[in-house]
Amino acid sequence: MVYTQKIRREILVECAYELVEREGVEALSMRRLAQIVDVRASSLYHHFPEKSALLSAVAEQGLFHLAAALERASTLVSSDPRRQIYAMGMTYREWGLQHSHLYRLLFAGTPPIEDASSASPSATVAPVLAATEVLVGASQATAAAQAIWAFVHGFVMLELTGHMQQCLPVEGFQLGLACFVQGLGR
Amino acid sequence: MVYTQKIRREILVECAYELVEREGVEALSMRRLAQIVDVRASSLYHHFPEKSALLSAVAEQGLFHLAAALERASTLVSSDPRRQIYAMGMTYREWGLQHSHLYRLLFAGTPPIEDASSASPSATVAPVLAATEVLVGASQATAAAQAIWAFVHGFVMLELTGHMQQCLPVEGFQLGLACFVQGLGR
DNA sequence: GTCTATACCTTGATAGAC
DNA sequence: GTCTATCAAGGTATAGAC
Repeated sequence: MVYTQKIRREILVECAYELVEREGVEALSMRRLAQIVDVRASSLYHHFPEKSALLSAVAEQGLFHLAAALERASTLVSSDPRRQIYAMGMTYREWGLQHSHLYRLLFAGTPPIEDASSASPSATVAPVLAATEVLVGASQATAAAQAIWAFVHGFVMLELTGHMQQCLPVEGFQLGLACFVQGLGR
Repeated sequence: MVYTQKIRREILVECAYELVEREGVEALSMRRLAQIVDVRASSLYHHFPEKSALLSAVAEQGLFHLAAALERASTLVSSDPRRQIYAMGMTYREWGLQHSHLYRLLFAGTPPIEDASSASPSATVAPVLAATEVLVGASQATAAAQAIWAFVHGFVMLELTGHMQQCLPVEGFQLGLACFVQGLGR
């Protein structure tokens, strides 16, 4: 056989990941990615049925990294759930701001596939759920985790979309986080 | 002159608004809109320099309606800032869920133009800011409003993107709102 | 099985005629 | 102001070379 394999799926995802992180989703076209790995655009369809599948793969990678960062932040501090929540919140925001293009992709548009296999959106919140369970008990743990996630996510999104130019956003972030940490502990 | 005026800017915005609300942003193409108002696509560019300008106009309309709903909710209840915040939070979420396509447009991508003229994102939070000012004082009012806005916005976004299938989201929403209303009152 | 060549269709946008 | 014509990108399907 003459046509040996020039590209592998993982390579494609990796290149797409870097491109999105650097220049944003709009910059990622099938032709552009193909050019980077030196093949024709149509060849990509032998590895991904459609563009959205590629984007999903990229998003999954991003979720994996984000979840890892949260895990790390949670285990670094003491086992006090309040400190853990605070640490995870700060880390979450940092990650989102530093990987702005990627973060937007993670939560823009794509309905979560909830694939049981690897990184899923709910896996991202798992460490938060663990902390809230200790703090407020199993019955309210999910609701508490949802609330905290919503706050942190919303804050990052508003910052990324430029809706928080006024004063220092950090203050509002820490204030909100404090409200949860205190308010949830009865 | 042969070609008389067939369309007005406001009509275009109105039609685009309805189309977005019904079928989402993806459904709005210049050709599609042109067809609706019975004109050629290129003619639209005499009313909007580019598509994004049209989308901005639509978003501005949406912000205006959302802000009006919040104002209404705030004045309907007593002058207790806690009740006002709670009422506005519930109303905000309702509006977002009911106008999902529109809501996504409001906060997706577009950097806010902060036009001093009419409806701007900060005008949306104005009634919230008024309530927090009474509750926590002027020095912390902005931070508190930011935090509340972030929570509500984040919650709606997570619901709209399908990241909250598990159990009843309402519980988490009310729990979070309660945290703020109580936590901010010292 | 993998990649190339090619073509189709939709879309945003522009130029110039009336 | 609106028209026609036209362009450049981009997603995608298909046929075929090796």
